[in-house]
Amino acid sequence: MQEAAIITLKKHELSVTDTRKKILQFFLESAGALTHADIEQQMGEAFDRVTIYRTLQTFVEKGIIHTIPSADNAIRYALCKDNCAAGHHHDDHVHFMCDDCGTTYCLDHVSVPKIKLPKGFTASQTDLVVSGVCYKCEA
Amino acid sequence: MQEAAIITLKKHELSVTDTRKKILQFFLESAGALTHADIEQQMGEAFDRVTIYRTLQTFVEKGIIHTIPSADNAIRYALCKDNCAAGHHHDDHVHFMCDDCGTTYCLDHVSVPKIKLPKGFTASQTDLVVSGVCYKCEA
DNA sequence: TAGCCCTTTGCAACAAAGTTGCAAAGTTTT
DNA sequence: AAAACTTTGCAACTTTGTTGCAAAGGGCTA
Repeated sequence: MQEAAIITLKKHELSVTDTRKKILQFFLESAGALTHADIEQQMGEAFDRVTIYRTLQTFVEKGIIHTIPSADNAIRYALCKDNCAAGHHHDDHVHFMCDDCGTTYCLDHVSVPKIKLPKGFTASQTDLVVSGVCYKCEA
Repeated sequence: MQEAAIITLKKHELSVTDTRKKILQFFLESAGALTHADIEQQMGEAFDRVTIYRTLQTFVEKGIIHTIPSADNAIRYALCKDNCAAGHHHDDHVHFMCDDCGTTYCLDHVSVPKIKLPKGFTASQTDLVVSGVCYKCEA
């Protein structure tokens, strides 16, 4: 059976390379979101830093992963659901960051409420990040 | 009449220095949120980069400004309302980032809805950032 | 307002994060 | 299997953020 990573890459019209397979695989195996640093550490010396930057960029462009905003200056990436096409992200779910263990979850079943904006403002995207304690760290 | 900046600094138990006055003044005059880079550019050669970092850090700790999460790796800072005490931020309002002009607004009158989380998750803070087109850039 | 004490600033040096151009290696297509 | 194209790794560089320390500045008291 073909690996899931390969299928995903082909579906998004990307050539299948070692770097892309490994990085995508890492996302598939991780519960939460990953930062560039997470990936760099995990991969060890396997890949060049630059390659990781470029791979993540490509994945975002092609709609394989999406970014999660945060206030700590570390961009987090997480796998998109299937309805994300290239250039058109539809990640209208809530994200949760655990203050304790640092894991970032995509709460796929918690959707973002519609926000009523003041006159003149038009929304194109809404990002909602909740932080607190996750089910694993709960005392 | 005393400048507003000086009053604010004193209220937050900070000694009044030139750097702090100028940076706070810049916040008071700006409609939206500012990044470190904005301030560095605006201030020109006037202050050392390090001083700006430290001043922003101090302001956040003392509850004068708060950070706004974003996905583009540039922390934004905005003035807190009066009910933010040192170490206790109460910025439960929505933020809006204009895709066009880049301005970040604090929508003080739009409050963040309560989110129902899955079992085991406990929220301590909720950040909601809407992006789109602001009233100034509306065609 | 002079002098003491404590805080803040600027400098220098460093560490980390991100970018760019280009030649070599790898993929895809025919 | 070779041509055409894409991706990777390297090197060099820019930007962003951090730390320690001596000098300068602010606040308080007499």
